[in-house]
Amino acid sequence: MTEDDTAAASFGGPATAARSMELLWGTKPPPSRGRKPGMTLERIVAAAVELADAGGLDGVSMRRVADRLGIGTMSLYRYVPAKAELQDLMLDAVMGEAPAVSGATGWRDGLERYARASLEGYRRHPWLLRAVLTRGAMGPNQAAALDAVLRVLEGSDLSGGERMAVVGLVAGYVRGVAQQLAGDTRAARGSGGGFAPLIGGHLDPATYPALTGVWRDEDLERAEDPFEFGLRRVLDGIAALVESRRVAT
Amino acid sequence: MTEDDTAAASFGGPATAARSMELLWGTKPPPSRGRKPGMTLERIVAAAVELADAGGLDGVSMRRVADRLGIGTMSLYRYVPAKAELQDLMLDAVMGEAPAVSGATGWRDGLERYARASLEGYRRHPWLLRAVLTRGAMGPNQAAALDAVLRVLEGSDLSGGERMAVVGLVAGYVRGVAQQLAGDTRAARGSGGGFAPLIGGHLDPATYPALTGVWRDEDLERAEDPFEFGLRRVLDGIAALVESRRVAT
DNA sequence: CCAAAAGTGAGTACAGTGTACGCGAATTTA
DNA sequence: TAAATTCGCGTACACTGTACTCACTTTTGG
Repeated sequence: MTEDDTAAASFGGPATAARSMELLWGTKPPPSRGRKPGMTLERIVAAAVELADAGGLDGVSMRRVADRLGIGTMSLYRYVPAKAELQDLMLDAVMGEAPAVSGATGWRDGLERYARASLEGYRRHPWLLRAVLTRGAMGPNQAAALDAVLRVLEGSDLSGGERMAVVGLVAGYVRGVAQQLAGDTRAARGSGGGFAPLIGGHLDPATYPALTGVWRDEDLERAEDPFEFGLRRVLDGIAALVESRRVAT
Repeated sequence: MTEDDTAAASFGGPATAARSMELLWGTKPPPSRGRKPGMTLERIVAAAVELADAGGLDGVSMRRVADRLGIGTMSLYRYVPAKAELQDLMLDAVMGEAPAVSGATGWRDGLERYARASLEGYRRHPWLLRAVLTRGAMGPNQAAALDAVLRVLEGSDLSGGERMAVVGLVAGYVRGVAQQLAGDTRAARGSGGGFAPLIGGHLDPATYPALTGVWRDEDLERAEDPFEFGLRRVLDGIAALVESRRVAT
């Protein structure tokens, strides 16, 4: 499930993602008749987030969320149609906790702030890496963050599509770095913090000359934070684009 | 599990990832005594990959893999210590199927080939997006691919760490785009193929001015493939670095 | 005030998961 | 031929997500 139903119901089915959007955006008027709800969606989502922060995404089960709230497991389904939708809500919830790009002085500064704030978010909630991956619904908080970043680009003469691509580029870069950092549980023999996913005594210099060479190098210098280094590279590329558009106008 | 045990056994425990490395690299000599194995690791991994290609990562269960091979479920555990390790093997297996950067004429051309080949791989095996995420062990095929890309950078005067960062940057970019493409099950009202994760009638122009503005724009132009656009941006950034290093020598 | 209706909370049940344990069968060595 | 060792796998268990059902509250219409 989770990815299959978006793929299977590819042509107009109820497609769980649609229900996610209703939950994320729609505030359907509360019914006038009947018993009052004893729980709120917000509390459920908050509990799930806490659980995920503590024990990873796999630590979040419907039973555990319900137990933590002191209610029956099936009561959760009064507020959330399924677990996948709960994950969407969790994602949007943590998106709303970062101020991100508040007082940026220009597009470059703004993108830098955005990138660093995103990385910090991934560090605080490592499960975001997996949650972002599996589903693709955008909530109001995520939309607000995206809107803020786009506003930062308003000074430039980029087109709409170009701005979107630029933001996607930076966001993708940060996610990549965050994943590498998450994979590094101080990789192998405490060497490079940059890439290094667990290489022990393996790796023959004869068959992997370039790779082993890099390994030796990296031990020697360790000059700069790989995140900032790559970020500068990305922003340089964007700067080249911005420049070209400014001249071409 | 899956992510927790790498985090929990943070200090020198047996840490399932270590066993993955043994499976990926070590070809421990076959025992001379005892019954002959009726199955091979390769066949198991191949079956799991086929299953994942057909039904997504969630379609891969130990029982289903065993059924497809016509053996008992628990027999799998004679070859693979746990499902997580099987995923590592699946990942490395598909890494070995792409020629990737064969006859590149320079670092830029090489990185372009690498990026396009990677994107194609993600398209062929969408489950890679989730598999890459969860675990972090590098097998011989993945090492070979990485080595090939690094070799492409040998013409430049970049340091080892810089080369690693460059490769990580490109790889991260491609993964980001691949994820967006996967999220687009022809997102919402068939508009922009670039970002667009299901925005229906929501999204008030007053509260999200920049975002809604971009939406309108993107419908008008649709000039270029977002992947190639972003890729050029990334490579431009790298080019700037390469240039600076070449001059500084 | 009193049904009727609507909506809530949760217990039970089921199909499915990963895998620990242990036992019989097959194979090689002494 | 007997001992040693390995393989194949049946059984069992804890756990998952969630469909169904029923009793209980609360509000509304008469």
